[in-house]
Amino acid sequence: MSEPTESTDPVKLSRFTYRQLQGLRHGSTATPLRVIAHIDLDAFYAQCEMVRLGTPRETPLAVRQWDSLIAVNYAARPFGITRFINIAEARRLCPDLVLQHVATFREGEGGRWAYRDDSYKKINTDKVCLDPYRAQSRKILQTIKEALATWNDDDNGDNTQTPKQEVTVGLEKASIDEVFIDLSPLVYKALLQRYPELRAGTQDENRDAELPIPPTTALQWDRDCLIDLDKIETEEDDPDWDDVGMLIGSEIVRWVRKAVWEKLSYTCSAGLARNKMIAKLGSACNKPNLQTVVRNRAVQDFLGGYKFTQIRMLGGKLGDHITAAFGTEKVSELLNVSLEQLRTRLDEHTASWLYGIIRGDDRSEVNPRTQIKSMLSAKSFRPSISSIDQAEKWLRIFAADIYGRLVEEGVLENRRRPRVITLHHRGSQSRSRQIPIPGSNVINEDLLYDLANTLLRQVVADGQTWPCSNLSLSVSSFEDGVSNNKAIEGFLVRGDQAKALTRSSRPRDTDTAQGGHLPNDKRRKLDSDGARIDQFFANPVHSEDTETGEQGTSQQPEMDAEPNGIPRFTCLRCSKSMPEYEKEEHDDWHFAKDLAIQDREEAKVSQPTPPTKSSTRGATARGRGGRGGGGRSKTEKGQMRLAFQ
DNA sequence: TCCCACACA
DNA sequence: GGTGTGTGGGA
Repeated sequence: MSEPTESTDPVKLSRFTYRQLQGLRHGSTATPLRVIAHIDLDAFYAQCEMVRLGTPRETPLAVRQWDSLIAVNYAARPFGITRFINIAEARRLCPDLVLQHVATFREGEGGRWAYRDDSYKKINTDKVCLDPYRAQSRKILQTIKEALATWNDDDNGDNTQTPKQEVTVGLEKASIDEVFIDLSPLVYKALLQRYPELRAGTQDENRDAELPIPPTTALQWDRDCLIDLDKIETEEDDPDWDDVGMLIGSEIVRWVRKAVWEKLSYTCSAGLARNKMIAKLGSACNKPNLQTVVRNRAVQDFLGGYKFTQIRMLGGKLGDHITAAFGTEKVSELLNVSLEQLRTRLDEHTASWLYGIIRGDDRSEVNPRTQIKSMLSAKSFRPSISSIDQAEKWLRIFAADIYGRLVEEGVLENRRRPRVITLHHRGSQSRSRQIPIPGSNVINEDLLYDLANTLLRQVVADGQTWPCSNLSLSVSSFEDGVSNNKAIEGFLVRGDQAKALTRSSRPRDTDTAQGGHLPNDKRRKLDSDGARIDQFFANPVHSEDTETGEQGTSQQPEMDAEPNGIPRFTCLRCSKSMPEYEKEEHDDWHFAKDLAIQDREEAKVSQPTPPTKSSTRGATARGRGGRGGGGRSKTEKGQMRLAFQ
């Protein structure tokens, strides 16, 4: 499956095939029709404070941390305020600047954080608290999910049976203020609703046939910022399905941004493109509060204008190394370097990854991740501290901080708990120590403190402890609690039956089990449960790839009828029973599923994964071995899907 | 498993 | 720069 070729048919056809269209449906990362969005909150911490304080948007505001700025809103930027100037400089540049210090914990006040007028003076007894921003981040994520679930909701087209958006959308929380969304399944659905001509011709023998050309000759891009087409392209050319898909994606993102603004008063910027790398570059192009579309026909010129050090993963040492090796930072110049030449200075893996990435080829998955994997509480000391006593005071605060966040995460209800606690120490050298958190104990603040203290003694015993310039405590290796495992097992009873079902028709009760009438707080927790169940499904044992192996079990192909007389059909491959009118769509789903698996296999061959640190010569050490250890095998990349109702 | 380096916001 | 997150390698 190489680049789509121009048709020589006298009847004008699309550059794209039915196979590529179907690829949209279940996460093929190879299809050129894929639509990925990157959404980025504008000056996030500053907006949080503006919302909290009710500050008008035109008022310049910056978030302060000790004597530095950590966020500057857009109203303050014309004054020359940046994150790299100090408070005095900021006041000089903009006397009316609202300077809000971050919330802090304070020595002797336990886990209670607060916004305090004097925290900037208390760098020696206060510790920064980012909880308010985490809380806002969660609300925004929830709003985004809800908006995605309701987009196009009342537009059922010809299918009156699906009142809700039962489409699975991959949503990756990339940081506290950024998400990636794989809009492909939603776009697919909308394409079929709006262009009935796409519904035909999905039979197996036709899948490499070209699609018909879209019926429109000019797309209405509304208020989107469009990246200019490559020089060899022209706007006079009729749009193809990739352009139409982007336009639909753009509608969805506008809907999502509108919801975030109307419900929570946050503005965000977004990028839309064929993959994560380009979408991310795109979202930064027009800030604040705008969305940018990078069409496939615009990618080459768009990327050519960048330094490759601005591309994800190339911002650090690897980027520096490449710059030194080839004497340029420009993508446009690196394009002239052949793969063979890249290989002379980079290991095989990195070379082929780089070769693809600067040509816009990024097949990385939108990896549905909402669960926290670790929690860290840290403090830098200026000046350094030099005694156990001082260190212990900070351990108290760290323990209180982390405990509070664990409660949010559900330790009290035994939903999740960390298994490991780690103390990092930076003095003349940098060192860290970790120990297991005993599973027998109930986790509370004192337990965390005692464990931290044990670690501190170990670090001190190692010597060279003082002076210490940085200390941090973290918990990690979260495991699901007993009560939650029950929930999973309960689900799996149904899940086993449902395993091979289309994800667009999951059993009702698994959806409604997450309830719609709970307070926000509870509801969020339950949502995480849903995500975890899906991660369980992502376990190789239950993965798509093994699914097709089940065809041999219990098949009774037949049409039967329900009491109400609507004829029913039972699928040969997965035993699902459904109304007969859903048969075609269901067959189509299996077809798409097979294609997705096939695509993934192809992608594994053709798309190098991102480079790793010391990819010394053919290492690839971990290749196959990981399965045996520790029960929790790593989920296959890209098989996790977050379904939300 | 433990510890470290790296990348990013 | 400070405070968090996440990933992966090597011993």
